[in-house]
Amino acid sequence: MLLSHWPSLKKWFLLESMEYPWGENPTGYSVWISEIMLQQTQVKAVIPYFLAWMREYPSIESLAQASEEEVMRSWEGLGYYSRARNIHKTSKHLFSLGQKELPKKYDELLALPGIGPYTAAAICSIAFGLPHAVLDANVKRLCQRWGAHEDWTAREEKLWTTRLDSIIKDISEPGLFNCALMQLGQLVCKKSNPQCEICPVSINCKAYQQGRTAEIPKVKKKSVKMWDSWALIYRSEDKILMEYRDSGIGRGLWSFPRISKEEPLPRGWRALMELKPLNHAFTTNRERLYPVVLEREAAESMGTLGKGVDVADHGLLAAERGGYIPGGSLPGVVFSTWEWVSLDQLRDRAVPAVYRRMILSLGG
DNA sequence: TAGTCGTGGAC
DNA sequence: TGTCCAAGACT
Repeated sequence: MLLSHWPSLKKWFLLESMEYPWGENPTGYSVWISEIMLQQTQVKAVIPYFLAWMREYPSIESLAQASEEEVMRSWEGLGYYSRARNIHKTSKHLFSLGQKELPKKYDELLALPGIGPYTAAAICSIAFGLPHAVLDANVKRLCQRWGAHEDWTAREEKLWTTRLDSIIKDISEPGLFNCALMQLGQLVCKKSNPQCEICPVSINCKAYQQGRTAEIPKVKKKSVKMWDSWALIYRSEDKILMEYRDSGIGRGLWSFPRISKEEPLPRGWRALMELKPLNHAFTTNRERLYPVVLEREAAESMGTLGKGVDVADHGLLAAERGGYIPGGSLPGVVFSTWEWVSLDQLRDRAVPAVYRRMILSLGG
């Protein structure tokens, strides 16, 4: 049934769609990079990153030969950093096999790190013109309303994967079909206030017919955790103590050490100044960061204060306190590496966006 | 299956 | 200012 709407959908798409930098002359590589960047990220945020990336790493070969640090630095600010690590890992893997292009088969793409069902289908259809349907969040929402499915479970997922794959076999431009369906979901079949009156396929949409587009899909609320932390900016001469985490939030990037704001500031260190508090949001967590610049107390006063905590042992200190999560809500120790780094060196290190803003306000 | 993984924009 | 969220993948 949806197939019969293709001509009007295509007409709408060609008329209304936007031009994006990855839309002109798509190759396997360019579609791959753009699709990974676009995951859970807004188009507007991706455009400058995509353009810079294609200049810096125009091919699989150039990407494979870049260092992990360079790649992470290029990704800095986009978030979900495992995407960048997976892209890099995949490029090195392909390069080691002597392959200069992505494989063209869906199953082979799916086997690569960071490429799931959506991205494999997007690459196949957009770059190679192969009939694989995408089922991203936009298309899912559209299908959910189209079929008036109260719930979207593995059952509906499978039903529509099969259905769309069947439809796309009869379409001569599968990439166009996928892009049109996604954009229809994004621009018209929106989560709230869908524009059914201008929708080219609404006539056969069940939710529309039943007047239930507002209640499908159902929204479920998630509880948000919030807490306050000190971001400790230990300064010694022209260097700052940075922490490199192996796991958890910000893994694989350099950050300032942090402790709960309930905790006292480290002994033996003087709070020189506080910077403007910044919010760090991830998943359903909201951490409010209070940056404070710390300087070593004079040696003579150290004597009266006692030994104090040595910054080199900040990791140990944190471990004693049960990690960095305030209230000890998460058990276990976060494994970290520590290093004194100059502001100059920090320009080449990948740092989470909130910490980069702090570094910039320090003059870095 | 449900939690984890960032960010800046929209409202 | 607070809340929600956008072209998913992985564990």
